[in-house]
Amino acid sequence: MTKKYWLMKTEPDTFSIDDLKSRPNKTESWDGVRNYQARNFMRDEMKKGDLILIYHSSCKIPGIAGIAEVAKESHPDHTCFDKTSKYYDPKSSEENPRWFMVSVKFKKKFKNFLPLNELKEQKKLKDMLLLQKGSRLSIQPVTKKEYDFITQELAK
DNA sequence: GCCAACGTTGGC
DNA sequence: GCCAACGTTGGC
Repeated sequence: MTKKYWLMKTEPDTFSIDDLKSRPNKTESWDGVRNYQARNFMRDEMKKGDLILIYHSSCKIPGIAGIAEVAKESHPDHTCFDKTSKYYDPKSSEENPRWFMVSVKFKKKFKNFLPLNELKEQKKLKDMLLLQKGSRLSIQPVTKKEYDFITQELAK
């Protein structure tokens, strides 16, 4: 089974890579995703051990902060059943959940954070989904080439 | 806070 | 199935 590579966005004011690191077992359920494409990646394609770039969005300096891995494969996102949750979805039920999530485990925080504006300068990353105009998808596939370049040449 | 780009909803 | 209206994302 070949390992796949992903990028997951998070707003550091809400949940940062440091928050992930300080969780019990350094693991967190990636709940609250309410986009079908992103859901399908989690439900159908993300496998245990796949590697994830953790991206900080909607903050002063957006960019890639470090690495996590898939710790638990697809299971229903319970927040869609919870009427008190802001992620509650009336069209979901326990019998027929609409939303799924994976759990991710902290692996590494880069010593040097990789800001978006520096990623944009990299010719080798010009095709990266993250850097395409209008790209808003919160969970994206990353190629092995991109992943290796980012983790081995840009980050330490 | 602005706004472009994208996704979803719902009337027809 | 089309598409206008609306809501959200996310960089700047």
